[in-house]
Amino acid sequence: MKIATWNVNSLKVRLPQVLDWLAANPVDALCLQELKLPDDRLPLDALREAGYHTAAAGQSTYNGVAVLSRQPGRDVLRNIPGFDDAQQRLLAVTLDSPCGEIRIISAYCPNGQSLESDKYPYKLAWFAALRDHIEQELARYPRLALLGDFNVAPEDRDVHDPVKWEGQVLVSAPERAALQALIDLGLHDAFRLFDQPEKSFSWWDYRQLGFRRNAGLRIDHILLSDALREHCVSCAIDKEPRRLPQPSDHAPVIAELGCA
DNA sequence: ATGGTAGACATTCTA
Repeated sequence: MKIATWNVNSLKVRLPQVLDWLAANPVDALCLQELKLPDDRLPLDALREAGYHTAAAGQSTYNGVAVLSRQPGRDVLRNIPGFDDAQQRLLAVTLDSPCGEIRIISAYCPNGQSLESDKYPYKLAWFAALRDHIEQELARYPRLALLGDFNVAPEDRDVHDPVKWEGQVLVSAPERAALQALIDLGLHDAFRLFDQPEKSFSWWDYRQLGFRRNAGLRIDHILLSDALREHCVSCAIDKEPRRLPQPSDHAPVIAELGCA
């Protein structure tokens, strides 16, 4: 079973790339972020013709998350229960696999903008609410994968220039602590289960030739519960879509679970 | 210290 995550920065613009990518990478589930489309404008027909069911929490202009899957997802949950939020940032589905049912969750964590912004405390509050929610989800679904754009680079090796970025948003100690609190529930960064090239990143700023200079951050992650970690046989970032004309600023991340 | 690019919407906000 293969699962993946991709912040597409507008599904409207990136739909052809998503369809091409799925044809070349026929994963069982693809979590998407930054759809920037309301529910009634999602390209459900095109995705169905490509062989995928769509469960989504859409939103016009900003945010919006989805899980595309070969089999229809069930027990669809939108947003974080009890966390009052107009921004569509979380979507969970349950899928069947040979090792039992798996909870797949697509997350678009807040960016935070800067440490001085009012979006920064919102980001930390969102992470705290996510932590409490995932704790409950883990109790019900021991085989759980949380995939998405976390907008946090966990360690300095996930940052192209740690000195320049020190203390900045996406890297600051409170954000890293918030991500670690989530991981401390019993999750594992699938990417770091394996040897990886140095300077591996998943996001590069559109500005200042960020991709060409590999001036990036690793902020897109696949977090696996203990029960899934033992089945994970690979995890990689696919930089190819970032090389295309009119790319998303993020690259997909794929993990393979040996239970299928 | 500033602005650089991209997307959506409407000329500014978010990332």
